Amino acid sequence: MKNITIKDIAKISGVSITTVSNVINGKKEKVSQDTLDRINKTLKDLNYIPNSSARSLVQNRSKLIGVIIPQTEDHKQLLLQNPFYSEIVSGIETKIREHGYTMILTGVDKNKDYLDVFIKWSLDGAIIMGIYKEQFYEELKRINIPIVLVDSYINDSYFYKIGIDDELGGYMAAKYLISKGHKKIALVTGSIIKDGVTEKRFLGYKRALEEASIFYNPDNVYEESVSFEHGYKTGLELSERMGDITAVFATADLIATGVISGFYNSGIKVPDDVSVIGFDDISITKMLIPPMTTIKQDIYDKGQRSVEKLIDAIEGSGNIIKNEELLPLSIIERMSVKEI
Amino acid sequence: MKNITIKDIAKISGVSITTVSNVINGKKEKVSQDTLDRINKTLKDLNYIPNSSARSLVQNRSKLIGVIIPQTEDHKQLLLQNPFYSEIVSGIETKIREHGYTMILTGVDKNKDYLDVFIKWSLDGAIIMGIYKEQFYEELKRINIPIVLVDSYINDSYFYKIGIDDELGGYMAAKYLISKGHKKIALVTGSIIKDGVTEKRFLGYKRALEEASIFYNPDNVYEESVSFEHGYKTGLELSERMGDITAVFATADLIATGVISGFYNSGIKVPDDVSVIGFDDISITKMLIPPMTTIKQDIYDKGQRSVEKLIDAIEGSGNIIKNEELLPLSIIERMSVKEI
DNA sequence: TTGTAGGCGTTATCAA
DNA sequence: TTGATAACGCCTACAA
Repeated sequence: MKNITIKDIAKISGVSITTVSNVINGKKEKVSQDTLDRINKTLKDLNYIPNSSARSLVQNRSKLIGVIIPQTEDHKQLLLQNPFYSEIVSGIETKIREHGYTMILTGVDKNKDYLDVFIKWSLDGAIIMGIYKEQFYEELKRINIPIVLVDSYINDSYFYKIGIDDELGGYMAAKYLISKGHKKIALVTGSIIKDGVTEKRFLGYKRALEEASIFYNPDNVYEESVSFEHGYKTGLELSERMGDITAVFATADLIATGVISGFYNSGIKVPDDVSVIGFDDISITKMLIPPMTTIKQDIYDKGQRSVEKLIDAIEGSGNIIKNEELLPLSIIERMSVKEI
Repeated sequence: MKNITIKDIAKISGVSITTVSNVINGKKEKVSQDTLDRINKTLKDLNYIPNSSARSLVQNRSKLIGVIIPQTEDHKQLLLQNPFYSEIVSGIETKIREHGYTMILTGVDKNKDYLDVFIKWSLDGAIIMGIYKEQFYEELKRINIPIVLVDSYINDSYFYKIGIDDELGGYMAAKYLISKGHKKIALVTGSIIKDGVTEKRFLGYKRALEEASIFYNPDNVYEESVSFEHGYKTGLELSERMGDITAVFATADLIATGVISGFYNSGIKVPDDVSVIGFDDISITKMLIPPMTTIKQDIYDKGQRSVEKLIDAIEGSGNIIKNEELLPLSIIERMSVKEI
C-alpha cells in the first residue's frame, strides 16, 4: 500500500501542494475558509500522515529525542534491568510523547562512534544518563543540540543538568542511622569515581560521621558495583563481622536488597540483628520483607523534568537557566532500621 | 555546525557524488581502487555520517524498528516499571542495535491514532506487546510491514508471534503445588480476558486441578490487575481464610510478591503457613526473602528472539516460518513453597 | 570507471 | 488567496 502524500491531497482537493502544506501547518490566515474546509475533509478522509523524513530533511529538525542509558560492563546489555533506569525512562517517554516528540532509546556501543545516531537522525535533543569519559563531552558539544545530563557532575555550562544533592543524601542516610544510635556503620557502594554520584554519597557519609565524631574506618567500606550481587556478597562477608558493625548504608537500593539477602542467608536478621538503609526508593523497596528504609528521590519525576527542560531548550523560549536543577530528597522510614 | 554531506565528500575528493554514493554503499566493483582509497580517506577525515532521513526518503526503508509496550490503565505511564517489560525491552534493544537498527520505544495514546508513528517514520518493522482490541490488528495489517506480536493469541497468519505455552505454565505451577501435597489452591491473577495470556494460565490451573480430581472453587479466584497492589490486598484478604487454602498460585511474579507482603503484614509466614508460586521469573524473585519459587520463562531471550524473527522478515531471507514460536518454560524451585 | 539528472515528500520563497 | 519552483541529502537509472 503506497502511502498517501501531500500531492494526493492536493490533486483530490483540486489545489496546489503549497496550499495543502499551509493548512497542514496551521497557517490558516493564508487560506480561505472554503478551501480550508475542503482540504481538511480530504485530509480526514484519506487519513493523511506527513512523512517525517521529508519534513526532517527540509526543516533540519526531527521531533526526535535521543535517550541514552548505560550498559552493563561488558557493554552488551542495557541497564534497563536496573529499576532505577526503567522508572526514569518511563517518566521520560511519557513526557516526550505528551509533547508530540518521539523517543529513540539506545545504549552506546563501546567502539563505535556513539554520536552516529545523533547526526543520522538529526535529533532535536538528547537526554544522557550515566557517566562517560571526558572526551565524550567534548564530542557531544560539537553536535550542537540541547543536551540534558542526568546525575552528572561535569562542570560545563553548555549542558543542562538534572540531579539531586547526592552528598546531602549520603549525609542524610548516615545521620539517620546515627540518630538511631548506630556508630559502627558499613558503607556498601558501587565504584567510587571522582565526581561521580557515588563519590558524593560517600562524602556525605563521611561528613555525617565526622560531625558525630565517629572515627572513619576504611575497612568498613565495601566498594564494587551497583548490583544485587555485590550487595549479596557483602552481606555474606559482613555476617562474619557482626561485632564490628551494627548498620549498613548501601548507596543504592539494588545493593541494599542484596545486602539484606546476604544477611538473611547467613542467619542474620534485618533489622533485629543489623540495620540497613538504602538509596533511591526504587519501586521494589516497598515490596521487600521487611520494607526498606531509604533515601527517596522521585525518579519518575526526574525523568519528566529532564524532558521539560530539554524541550524548553529545543523550542527556545530561551528563558531557561542552564546549569543544575536539584530535585528534593527525603527519607522514607520503613522497617529495615532499628533504634539501638 | 553544518553537517557534512555527500556533496562535500565529492568535492573534496574531486569526484562526483555518484561515485561517493557507490563507495558508501559498498559497491566496490564500480569504483577503481584508486578513487576508492581517496574517497575513503576523506570519509574518515571528515567523519561523514549519512543522513538517515534522506536515505529513508529515497529508499523507503528507515532502519528504524518500533517497539510498543502497554501503558497503565489511565494510559499515562509506560508499563516499563513492570520488570517484565524492562527486561524484555532490554533484550530487544541490544539485539536491534547489534543489527544496525535503531529502536523507537513508545506507548500508545488512547485516542490518538496509534499507527501514526509507523507511517511517519516509515518503520521497517515493529514489535508489539500486550493486548489490544481486535480492530487494532486490522489496522496494523494495512500498514504492511513485518510485525512481531509478543504473547498474543490472535489467530492471524499475517503476524509473526513469539510467546510461551501459558496454559502449560499454569498447569505446571498448579501441578507442582499439588505434588507438594496442596489441594486448596487460590489463584491470584490479572483480569481474565478471552484468549489472553492470563486466561491460558488460568485454564492450565484448572486442568491441573481436574486431573487431580480437585474440585474447582471459583471463590478461590482473585481476579483484578497485574500489580503488586492487587497481590497485596489479596494477601490481606486471604489471611482471613487460612483454613480454606494452603497455597497460592499468582499468575505473575509481581502479583505474587504482593501476596507475600500481604500475608506478611497479617502475620502469616511464607512458606511456613502458606505456600506461594509465581510466574515469569522476573529478576526480583531471587531478591525476595524467601526467594520465590516460580515458573521461569527467559524474558531477555524472548526479546532477542523477537528481534531476530523481525529482522529475518525485514531482510527477507524469506525462509521464516510464520506463526507461533514457543519458548521453553521451566520451574525454578526456591523457597516459597513447602511440602505438606 | 565515472558523471548527469530525476525523484523521494516536504517546506519555503517569491511571484501571480 | 493561491501556485510554481527550488531546495533538503541521498540513491539510481542511464549516459558518457
